[in-house]
Amino acid sequence: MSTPKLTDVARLAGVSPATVSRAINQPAIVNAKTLERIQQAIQQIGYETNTAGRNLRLRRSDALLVMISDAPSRFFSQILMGVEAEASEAGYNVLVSNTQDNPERGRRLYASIQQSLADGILTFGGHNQELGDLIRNHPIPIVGVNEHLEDLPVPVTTVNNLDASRAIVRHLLELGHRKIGHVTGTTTLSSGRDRLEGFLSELQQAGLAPTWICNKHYNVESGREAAEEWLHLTDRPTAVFCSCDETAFGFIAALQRKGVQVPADVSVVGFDDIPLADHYCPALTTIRQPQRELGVTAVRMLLERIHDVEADIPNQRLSGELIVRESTGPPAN
Amino acid sequence: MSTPKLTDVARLAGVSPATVSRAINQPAIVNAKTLERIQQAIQQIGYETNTAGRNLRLRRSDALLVMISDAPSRFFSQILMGVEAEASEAGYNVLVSNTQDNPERGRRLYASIQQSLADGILTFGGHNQELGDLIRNHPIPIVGVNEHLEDLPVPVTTVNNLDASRAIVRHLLELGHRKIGHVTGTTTLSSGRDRLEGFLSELQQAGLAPTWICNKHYNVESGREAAEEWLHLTDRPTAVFCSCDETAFGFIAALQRKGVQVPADVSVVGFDDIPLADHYCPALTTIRQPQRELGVTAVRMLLERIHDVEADIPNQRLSGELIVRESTGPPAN
DNA sequence: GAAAATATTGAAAACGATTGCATAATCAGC
DNA sequence: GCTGATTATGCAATCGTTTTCAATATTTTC
Repeated sequence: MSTPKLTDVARLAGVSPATVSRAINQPAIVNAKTLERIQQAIQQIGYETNTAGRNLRLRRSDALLVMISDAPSRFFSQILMGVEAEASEAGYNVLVSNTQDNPERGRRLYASIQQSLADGILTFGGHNQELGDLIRNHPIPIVGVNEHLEDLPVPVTTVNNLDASRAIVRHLLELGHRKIGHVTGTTTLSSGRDRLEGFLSELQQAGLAPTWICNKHYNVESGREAAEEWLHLTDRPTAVFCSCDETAFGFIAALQRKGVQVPADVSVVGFDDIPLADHYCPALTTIRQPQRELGVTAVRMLLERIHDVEADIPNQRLSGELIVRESTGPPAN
Repeated sequence: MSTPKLTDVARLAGVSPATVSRAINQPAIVNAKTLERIQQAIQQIGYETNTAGRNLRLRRSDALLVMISDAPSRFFSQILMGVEAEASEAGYNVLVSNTQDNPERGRRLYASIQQSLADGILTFGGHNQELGDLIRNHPIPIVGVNEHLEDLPVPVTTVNNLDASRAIVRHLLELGHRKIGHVTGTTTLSSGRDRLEGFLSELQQAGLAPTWICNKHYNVESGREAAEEWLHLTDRPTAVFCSCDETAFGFIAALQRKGVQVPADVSVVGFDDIPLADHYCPALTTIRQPQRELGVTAVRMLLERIHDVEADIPNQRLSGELIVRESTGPPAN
């Protein structure tokens, strides 16, 4: 005997399948007596509703699709855990798809929704052209995480990169630094631009100009490359804001290898607060991102949109927290 | 007009739905002439087969479930990318579920398969009791990644932890070390035990006893704690094998903070080769794990099992590679 | 040219649930 | 005890495919 189905429960309880279905989905409208009989029958044969059948009928999937276009390393896993937790809480499954290099990404996305493979989409990282065309033509439930999606009508959740960068600069100013540099993240991404902008605006407000801007990406190699440049500068900044922790580590390590001390010779700040930040030598001053919360928030926004495709869902900016550790100190002089 | 279905294609092409279905799934058995007509009709109205309907009928889902019981940070994302790539290549979707603390994990797992929510399961990390009972009773397609699942009849794919650990010890011996210590990983996991065993057996083969064994877990904090202990040892090992890169970083950083130099005062080896390993100061000597390949291999094994539940699938041991960098050197004297 | 074999197709029954509509049962009010 | 309003239930259609079985059309063989 294979897995029991609705009909089996119905037969056992002596009612119609329709009643069993109602007993499960809207217990209130079925007679208390029969309800009990049905529940016993369900217990007895160990019935569980078959999702495939239900989804076909209801034309939905109970699944959210997570699209990764980012390199997956950064916070991906931690945010994903937030996503998974919140989604499963709401009875949704999480599908993961990396379509980074896939030219027909948009088409496949749309198909996922059309075929009720997923009820909504969470897109991590940057945006690409096809996605834009897709969304403009079909109002599918979609929410962005970490990065703004240009002029697309897609709500996003991010950390407040602007404020966080300003806080970093303020911290460095308070320490007495006047010559401050910035190793940017990927500036084709909104986070990279926002961090840069926050950096510039806070400096400007203090009546200062940036001493050094080094255009890089979110990874360790960028830090090493930036260190090379820094070493060759004639007018070196006494403090450098690296756009992510990995970059900061790469930067610091490359400097240390040349005998430059952090923070004695130069102060360094990161961004993200990855687990290692607190256990580096020197421990890294950085911005703590609420990674798990980002995932949770994204799912909430998406569910809201699934529930009402026309709803006006505002962007959510979560705030980061400046964590001061050992990698920053007063300038040498 | 909503999304076109099989019937619409049939009507347009002037054939029965059955024929259209055959044209799609077994084009060989349908007349060339009608086949062409049907394909044109499909093109014309832009038909795509509805997965929900097909899956209900076929009782499968075209999805693999990835279970994470591990803390997700370690290699998770990179392996996941391998999984995703290989699965999507084979036309499968990837579902992610973190049931770490869920007591009814086993039940839910089984339900996933029963309801054809997933055709097979990939389980990352350790094993738990319910899973064992489940598998013994029902032959569901399941493959383990990274860790052996005790005496369960579940094929697993892992790196060859034993050989890798031996290689590390050999490297240290060749450098002239005789007093060697080990900071273990989580020894309730097979990887932790295997690394320890490899360490011990290679030392023994050289006629040596371990100078120090420090029982810890796979994380940064363990490294810091181990460093505390090391500092208080009367007879300090001149080389320490930390069971993962994070631990090694925590260890090194904590020592550096006390003025202990690596590798001048003590050599340190890690395991994993995370991206930062090459950009630390000192750059870390470690074992490179084929993370992506682990994911790919796991999927292949799982698909094989899905195809034939009774198939005898041997465990796959991928080999790690010793990467010698700056954190190891000859002993102080 | 007829019989037998083969190649194509269609009708209809699954797969497992949900739900609009209609009917039967219950109950309140007089 | 009768009418009308409620409350519970059942019937049957539907979601979109696939597949068995039977029927028809086309060849092949003698």
